[in-house]
Amino acid sequence: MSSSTPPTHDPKWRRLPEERPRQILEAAIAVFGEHGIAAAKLEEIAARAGVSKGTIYLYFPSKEDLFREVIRQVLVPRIAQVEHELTGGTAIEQIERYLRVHWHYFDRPEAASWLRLVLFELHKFPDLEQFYYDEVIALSNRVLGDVLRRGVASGELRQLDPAASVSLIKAVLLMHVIWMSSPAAKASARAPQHTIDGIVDFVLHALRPDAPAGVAAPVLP
Amino acid sequence: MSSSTPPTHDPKWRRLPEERPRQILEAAIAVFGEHGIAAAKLEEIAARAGVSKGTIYLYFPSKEDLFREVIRQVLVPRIAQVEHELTGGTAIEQIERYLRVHWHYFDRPEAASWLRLVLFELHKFPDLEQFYYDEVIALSNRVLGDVLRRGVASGELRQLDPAASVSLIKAVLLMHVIWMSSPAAKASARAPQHTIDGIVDFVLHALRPDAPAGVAAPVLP
DNA sequence: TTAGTAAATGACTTATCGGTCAGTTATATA
DNA sequence: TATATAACTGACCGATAAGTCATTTACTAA
Repeated sequence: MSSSTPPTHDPKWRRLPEERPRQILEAAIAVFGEHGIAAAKLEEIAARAGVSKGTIYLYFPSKEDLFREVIRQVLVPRIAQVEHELTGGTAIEQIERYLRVHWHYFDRPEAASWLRLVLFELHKFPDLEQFYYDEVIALSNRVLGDVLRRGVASGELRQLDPAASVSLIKAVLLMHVIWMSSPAAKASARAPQHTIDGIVDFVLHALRPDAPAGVAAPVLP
Repeated sequence: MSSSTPPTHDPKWRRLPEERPRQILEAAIAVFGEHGIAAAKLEEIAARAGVSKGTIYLYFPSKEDLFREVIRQVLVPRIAQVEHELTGGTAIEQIERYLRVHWHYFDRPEAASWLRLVLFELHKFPDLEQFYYDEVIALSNRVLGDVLRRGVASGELRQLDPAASVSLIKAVLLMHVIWMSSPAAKASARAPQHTIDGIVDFVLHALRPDAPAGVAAPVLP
């Protein structure tokens, strides 16, 4: 047509070697979350990242390695960050805050999907599971365990095994996250707000001292 | 060699139309349990059942229907049976028995694998999930819910929402079954016996009445 | 302007697996 | 023993998706 057309061609694609890994990882966390490891398609990840399938292989050797990097570079930091939103207050207050902060964090469907995936599909990759355990679970357990130890020492909580209690508390919380995230559960469900209130009530009752006649622990309103 | 060989040929296979469905279902529950729905291979199910892949299709229209029948004919009766091992005693005793009986039931790796599968993969088959909910979960919830209602009425337990408490109790139990069944967890694990003792202690503390004389305000919906 | 090359593409290869069916074998019955 | 047929087999088909690579395109620097 007109010879005034500038020499620029609207390139079909651009060279962005610095940004590709991040773009791919971001797309991958979404797709893995939605479909799980096995059912996630590289074509879909590529499409969402705005690249072709071949490009993924320029940066990640295989689907499994891509998954590894998603955990390492995206998931671990994201979860570790949540663990640090809790400081200050009595042990009871911190436990309640722990429950509510995590409940709120897992309220996003994406987070719940990943929890599902970690709990139920990760065991097929034992080394990854170990890595995840060391980096995420152990940290998280330490944080909550310390709170419990302090509470026991101060008499705010009854005499209990902190490590075991961490598991018990998390079990209640995480299982309800799973249940609330399933559409079927939502049919028969009460409101999420009501659910977390019930969890907090249940857990705190389980942890408080027996309060036999003598020293009735002051129950705050 | 010898011409005394009887005319019988050691048939390569036998006609057993009455037994095939059971054989196939038994093989299927094992393979589905080990690999999940998607990763279970019909060839493997066929091999374990001692038949060829084609034979499966003489009795079941598709892999998904086979899975349905496994739930219907194998899993539901097996679980329903467990629910009935608990009768008699105080509410507290029944709850403790409920926890220990189920803990023992899920001690077999096969049972834990199926729990995983139900929690993680069943949501991809909404009608199946509904079916499972109606046949298994609802029954189980009713049984335990009745125990709680009785306990509340008699004052053995504190004022609580029975339906919500059923979820809370099951959450603790089931999540620990999952965790105990994962090899990674076993590394850092205490003994199963110790774990179930901790669960019982935790749950019973959460359910017992507040000791202090004053009227601790129960939260009722 | 023009090689030179790094980045990116997408058609292709390969493997897997659910599902089909023409052919084979066992067994009942005549 | 001969015939009919129900039960069963396993080679095959088609769809899907991970992974490869010859080719194309964007960019750089001489």
